Amino acid sequence: MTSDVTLRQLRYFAAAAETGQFSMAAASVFVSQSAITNAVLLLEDRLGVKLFDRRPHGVALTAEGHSFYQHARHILDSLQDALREPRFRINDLHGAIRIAATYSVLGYFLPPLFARFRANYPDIDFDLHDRGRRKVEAAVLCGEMELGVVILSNVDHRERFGHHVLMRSRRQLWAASGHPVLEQPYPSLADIARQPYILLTIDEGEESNRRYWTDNGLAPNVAFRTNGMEALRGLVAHGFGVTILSDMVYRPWSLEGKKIEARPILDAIPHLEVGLIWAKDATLAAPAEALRQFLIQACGN
Amino acid sequence: MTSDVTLRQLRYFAAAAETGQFSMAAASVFVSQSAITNAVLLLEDRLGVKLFDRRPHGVALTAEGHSFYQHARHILDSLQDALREPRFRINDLHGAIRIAATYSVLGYFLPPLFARFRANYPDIDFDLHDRGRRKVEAAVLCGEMELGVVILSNVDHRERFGHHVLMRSRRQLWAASGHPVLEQPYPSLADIARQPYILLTIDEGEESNRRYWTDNGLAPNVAFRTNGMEALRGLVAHGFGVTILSDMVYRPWSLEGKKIEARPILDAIPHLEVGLIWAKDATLAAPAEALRQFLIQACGN
DNA sequence: CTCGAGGTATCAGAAAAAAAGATGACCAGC
DNA sequence: GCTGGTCATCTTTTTTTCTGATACCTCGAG
Repeated sequence: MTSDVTLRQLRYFAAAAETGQFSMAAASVFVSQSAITNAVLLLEDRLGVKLFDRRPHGVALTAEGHSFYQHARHILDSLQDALREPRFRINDLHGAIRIAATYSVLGYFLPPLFARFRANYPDIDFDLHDRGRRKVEAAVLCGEMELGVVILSNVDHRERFGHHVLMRSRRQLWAASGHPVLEQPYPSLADIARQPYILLTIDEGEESNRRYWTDNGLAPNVAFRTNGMEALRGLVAHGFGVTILSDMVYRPWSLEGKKIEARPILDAIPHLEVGLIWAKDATLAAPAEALRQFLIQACGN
Repeated sequence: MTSDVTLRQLRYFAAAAETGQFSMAAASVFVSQSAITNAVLLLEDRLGVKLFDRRPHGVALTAEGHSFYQHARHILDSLQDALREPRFRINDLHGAIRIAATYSVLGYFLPPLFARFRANYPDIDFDLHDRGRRKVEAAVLCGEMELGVVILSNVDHRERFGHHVLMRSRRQLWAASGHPVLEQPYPSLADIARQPYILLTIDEGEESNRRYWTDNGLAPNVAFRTNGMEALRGLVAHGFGVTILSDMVYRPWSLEGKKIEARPILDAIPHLEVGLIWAKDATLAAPAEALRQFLIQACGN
């Protein structure tokens, strides 16, 4: 009858969700574009809901698609954990890891990874600090912290550290659904410059923002500044302005019919890079080394 | 290279783990026995560990197999949850469910199910009570509790209730690894009667025990009684005696090289049945009804 | 307005994966 | 020994999945 869902379908769907294009997803998992299309169509058929809105330059997750993506991601991660475990029975490591991360990374990226790490190494504790990027860098360089997780694209002279990119996250336009800027289906930076802009000030949002605006010879029309994610979501959802943020911090938002939509931007905006840094020539203690390897592997696909 | 793990393999593996026989697993998922064999061999190859010990009358999970089974079960459950969600967007139910369960059911069976239910219906609270079976029955009959979860095989006149079997769990012999009773690879009740027996007294263990012993015209040689699962595990692992318990409460146990092994028993021992009961002619409030349907579906495979 | 460059959907044939079914080897109990 | 059960192995058949060509859509440039 309705044939069973396969892991392959979930993998392809996740790739599509992450890249925002079936064709790019196909490249990222080394199959043809029609294989992706097929897998997604089968899933949509099986679930009875549309997972993506098809748009001229790619696809965008629907609300149901976003929810299903969370599930799919969880399943794929669980599988990865299941496959990792039987080999290494060295999960009797114990001790503490001194690690520092910047605010948004700690808030949006690390917790699920830490939970998974804990399941594998229950006796390792975290000595965890959240700080600004410069302080994280300094603490890692001087040895106070063994590892740091930061927005690598903000780090200058990253070659001062041992480093590894854990995740790239696309930056998109966020606007209230129905907002006029969404009428032209492929908004450019120039379009966005005309709108009131809400600037997130945590984790050097101002600096990275300035970087891609000035690269394009434009400037945003900043109406509000905030360092609160939730405040920002509320402002955007109610149409007080738009913003550009990475998928990492995107959550569907809705209250009383207000919704936030995310759209790719015509101009080339650099992706956000989250990465791990450590002191270049120090050897890490075993627990920290285990975490380093775990993070690199867990983010590997 | 090493081909990817598929959900099908996990399903077949789980079926094998649950039935203890490839051929029976094959029947339970309506495929041929060689399909099961193949799936398990592929998994073992991919993981690099043996998942089952092959025994003359079936298979038994190895320690690694048991661990992998937990993961597999989790993945399959997660998938089930992922597939359930998109349909019903009525998860805005709220209120409380008055539910009672017996001790072992509450300790070993319900928590993961409740966690999954909560993920779907975050605004439903549990008003949860643990009691002996008779008190659960009485509370359900008089309407104090909406639902009860009990060991159904202990309930007489189950037709007094609306009821549904949620799970059947095989009863096996537990003994310390290396225990002499394990030398004959298919121990019978008569063999077990010769060994010191440890009797678990929670949830009418004595009664259900007596039932299958007397059915076979035998009696166990009871050396200890305890109502503590952990105490029982310790006693068994250290060779103070053996016991017969259901897979539901089995956990691999090891400390200082002591281990517990579980073995099928030659004689026919009735399976443990965990089931849901509710007042026959009352209509359930919406939250309780949602839980009832959820439990029935979640235990459906 | 037309065209080209990007996207996704569809289709038929080729390739790969999985299932079945027959067979063999093994073990326990009679 | 024989018998009835197990799982493993093999070959053939069936099903699923992939590919590659093509159709079709939308956008933006000339």
